[in-house]
Amino acid sequence: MLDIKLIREDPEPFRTALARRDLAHVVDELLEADERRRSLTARVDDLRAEQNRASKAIGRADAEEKQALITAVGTVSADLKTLEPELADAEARLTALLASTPNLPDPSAPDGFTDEDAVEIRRNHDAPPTFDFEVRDHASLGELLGVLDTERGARTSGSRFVYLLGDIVLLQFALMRNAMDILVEEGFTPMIPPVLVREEAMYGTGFLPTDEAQLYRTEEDELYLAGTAEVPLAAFHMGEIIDEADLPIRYGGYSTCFRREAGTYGKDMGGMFRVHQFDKVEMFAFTTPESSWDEHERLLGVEERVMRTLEIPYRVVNVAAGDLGGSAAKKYDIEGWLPAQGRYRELTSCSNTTDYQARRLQTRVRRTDGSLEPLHTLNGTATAIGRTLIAILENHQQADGSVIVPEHLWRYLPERAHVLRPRKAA
RNA sequence: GGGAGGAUGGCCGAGCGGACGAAGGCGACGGUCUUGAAAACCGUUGGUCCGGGCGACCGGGCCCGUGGGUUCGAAUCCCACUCCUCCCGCCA
Repeated sequence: MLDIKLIREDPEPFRTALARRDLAHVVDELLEADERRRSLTARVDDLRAEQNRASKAIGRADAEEKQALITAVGTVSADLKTLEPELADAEARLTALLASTPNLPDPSAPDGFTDEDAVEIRRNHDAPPTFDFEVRDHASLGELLGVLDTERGARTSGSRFVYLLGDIVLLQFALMRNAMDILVEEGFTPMIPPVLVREEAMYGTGFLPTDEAQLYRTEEDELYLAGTAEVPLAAFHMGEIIDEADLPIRYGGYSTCFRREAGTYGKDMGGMFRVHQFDKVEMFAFTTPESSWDEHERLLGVEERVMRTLEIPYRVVNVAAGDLGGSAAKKYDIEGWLPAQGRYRELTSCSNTTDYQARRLQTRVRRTDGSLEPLHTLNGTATAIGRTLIAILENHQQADGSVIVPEHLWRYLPERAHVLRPRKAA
């Protein structure tokens, strides 16, 4: 949620910033709705003030004066009855407009509207690794190793659902534990949040009203299935006031994530690159406004630390302004090299949502001088299980189809599972 | 599934038609005392919207879960809804 007062005072920066999302025109719509609300507010407030003065006088008046005074205030009450609905309507319109307006992209987010426009920041390797045999993609590796069953997943639940079975399940737990251990070391409080959430939590994090089509909803109880732990982690402090001295607050949340993936028909079919359900360890941070940009770099650093333990070649990209999610002012993606696809694909992402979510969630910081303001929130992926498994399978595959699990994870695995081996000879 | 309570400021909690933005307590902040701290005592301490001023501020509106209603006037009365807690039943 943007601050309408700031827009009113100086709309130009908002126009410029929203133009990068191709939404410069909403600034004028917002100003118009705000103007209507303010002029109605002024009229209604004056009438109410008059009514209040009259009521006080009536309370003090003698019995015989009373009736005359009550009659006199009648026109004021009547005017209010017609104007109040108009004001309510004007307020609702402004609120709806604000709710569907995304955050301002930060100047350091590059121009552009698609993932092609993202700007590479760095890589952790010189060149993508080469193989002296023909690489298999993760789906055929999964089948060969007997650890991935998409056919039965489809039979049980439909396309984009998978069964994981055998040692890859232990590998998943190892990945989760690895991510969580690193987060605890970095000062995050581990959390297992609810994954079914109320509408307010979805609204507060900015997924509603705009991303409704991507959300699963339960029919009977009007709860939404969270597409990321970001939602319940952000909502943890919904409506709260947090002392400046308690910031930053950092949570590491483990949850299953549910995504409808509407409109992606035909994209990334097969395997488990894009599935409706996957597990993830997510970072979430609450900070003061002035320290969120440092925190953003810090979260990215934690993501890279996790990535290094997995020995996956990756690059960091700065996502284009027009390609950002609605809440984000800036987003870094870590893209892992997938040898079978011959390109980098998103494994994690890390956003600074500045005060956008905090204003919606009404999570504020009490400054040391006693003042209140929305704080800043950030989120980032520590490990998204499905895609990380893919990157491990593809990057650590051997000529015979076996996969050597990164050594750092061995501590979490029985020796047998340090190497995943084909069930039959390749 | 059945039943009973409840929702008030940063927190706890009183108030059940005009004197209530709201007692009291806790917390926080400032002060007295003290070598320092604690204790004690004194004082200060809500949010939000609109307008005015460069500004410490000033004027007004709204806010006692949400929405409606009654009334000249509602935290208080009426209706609907939401949420929370407890008890019984069932169940992991």
